[in-house]
Amino acid sequence: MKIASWNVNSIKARMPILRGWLETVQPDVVLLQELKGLEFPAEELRALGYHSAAVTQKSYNGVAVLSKQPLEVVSTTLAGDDEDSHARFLEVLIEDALGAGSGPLRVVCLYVPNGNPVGTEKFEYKLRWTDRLIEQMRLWLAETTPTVIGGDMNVIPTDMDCHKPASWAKDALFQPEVKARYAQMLGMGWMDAFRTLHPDQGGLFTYWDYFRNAFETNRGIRIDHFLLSPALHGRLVGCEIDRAPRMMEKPSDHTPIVMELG
DNA sequence: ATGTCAGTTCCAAACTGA
Repeated sequence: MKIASWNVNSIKARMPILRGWLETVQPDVVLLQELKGLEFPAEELRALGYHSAAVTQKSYNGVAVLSKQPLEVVSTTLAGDDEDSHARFLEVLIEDALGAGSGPLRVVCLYVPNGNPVGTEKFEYKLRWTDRLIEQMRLWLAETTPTVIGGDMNVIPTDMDCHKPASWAKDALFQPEVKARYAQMLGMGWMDAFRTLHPDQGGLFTYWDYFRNAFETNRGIRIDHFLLSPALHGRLVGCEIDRAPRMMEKPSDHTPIVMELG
């Protein structure tokens, strides 16, 4: 089965590209981030063959999961802070996603806070949010349900994941505290699907600034990730970044990452 | 500081967020 993740930077603005991409690529499951509005085109996506669940808010954030098979929403909020109202988290179950009799697959769609600028409340929120996520990831590992976590994690894991480390040194996505938390997730047993299959290939990114011809000159960063629980490590068949949607008219600043599980 | 795009708002130039 094919599962993709894409920060669309407004579902409304990206629907023309998303529609064509779904028809061409035909992923079984799609995780979307940065919907940027209360409206969600569930009926239009249903007509394209996808069930969906979405968590939206006005103007900002917003996450959704699309699935060719029916999905069951488990949670629309990340545990650990009742005051947190951002639409950044969606946990669903998809029955038999890995084939008949395979049981439920847990799919978690994330839009981790950006955290810029460093030294502000926004950065503190990013760290606290990530710590809450790590606690939840610990609980998932203690259960038997195989789990895929995917989304815009807003972390550049290593120097290899950006065109030029020096130019990201002051950015929230590249701070030691942020990279350490991502490394902690890997240390707990979560597998970075893309990096596992491409262990020493630099220059492979999922995001490029809109300005200064960043895409054309490949000055980008790898911040959209898939993490696999141990039960799924042996099922990882492929994981690629699809640059095609970033080359189209009116693109998102992110492009999809597509993973194959067997 | 700059660059660009999307959403929002005293409806349209200026803001916020990324």
